[in-house]
Amino acid sequence: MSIDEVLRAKDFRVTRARQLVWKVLTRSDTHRSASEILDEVHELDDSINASSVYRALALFSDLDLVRESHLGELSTWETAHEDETIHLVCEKCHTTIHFSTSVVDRLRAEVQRDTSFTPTTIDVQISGHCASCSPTT
Amino acid sequence: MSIDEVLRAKDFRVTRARQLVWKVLTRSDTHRSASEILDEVHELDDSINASSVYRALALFSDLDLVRESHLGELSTWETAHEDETIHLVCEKCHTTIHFSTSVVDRLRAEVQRDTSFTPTTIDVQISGHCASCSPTT
DNA sequence: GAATTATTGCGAACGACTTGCAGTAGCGGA
DNA sequence: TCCGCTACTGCAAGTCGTTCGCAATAATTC
Repeated sequence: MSIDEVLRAKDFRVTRARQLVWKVLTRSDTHRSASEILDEVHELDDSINASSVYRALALFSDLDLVRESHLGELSTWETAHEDETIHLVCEKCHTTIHFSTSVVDRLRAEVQRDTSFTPTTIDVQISGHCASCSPTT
Repeated sequence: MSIDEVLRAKDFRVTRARQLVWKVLTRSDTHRSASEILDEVHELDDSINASSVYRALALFSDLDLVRESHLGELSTWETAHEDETIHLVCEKCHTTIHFSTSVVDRLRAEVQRDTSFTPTTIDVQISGHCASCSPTT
């Protein structure tokens, strides 16, 4: 189902701003801050206003089409994914690598077993150095 | 070693702003945003300026006395602790429970084994419901 | 193609944080 | 105990990312 169809199905209008924001979000699966998304949208059409980009992101987030993370100094956005995909963020170049692991499930089970807390979402961020920013180089 | 001694040992001056910020940070082990810390400092002495609070937090962070997390919408601060202590944040009452687990070590090992990424710090936040905010009540 | 109204663009406002600078107050030496 | 040096503070202005109100615009319905 295309973004146009999703929007129409929910009685939202299909607009250029929303289409372009979606295009930028889906053309790669990396995290991007709102201003990076804005820059990429402007490369495609610089008549799109910043507020429209923010509003499109907020709408997509309401519709659970994107996930907003507060893992760095800024919020970052990406298309929705499961908890089991966690983030490896390079401290030097800020590249974010996705990493899938069953450890998150184990962690959820452990919390449920050992505490009276009921987890819903689990966010993990690992900071460190990616291969090309290794501290030895 | 008191905060006064730590500061003096590193050739920083012992000032009222730094003492009060430290007092607030250490009097409970919950996460607090900078503005919550500011409010609590102001309860003790409202002549302390906001910039001094920010500067104190930045200094403590440089000295590794506090840990800054970017896991929520705002940065939060708390006294330094190990990666193995993770955070259970209630979605209703925002209480933060600390939970120790070896799962984090396992995660670190897994990343090191399976990727070319070198982790330094691992932050985990679990959102959900605490016992007194259980959805069934 | 016209009417309806959701959405946009604009500019102003906001909140969190930072900065430059002049004045203040820790601290070390006399 | 006072003095001088300068790290630190308070203030006010500035920055940055984001939000808001509102009039204009354009996506949809008929």
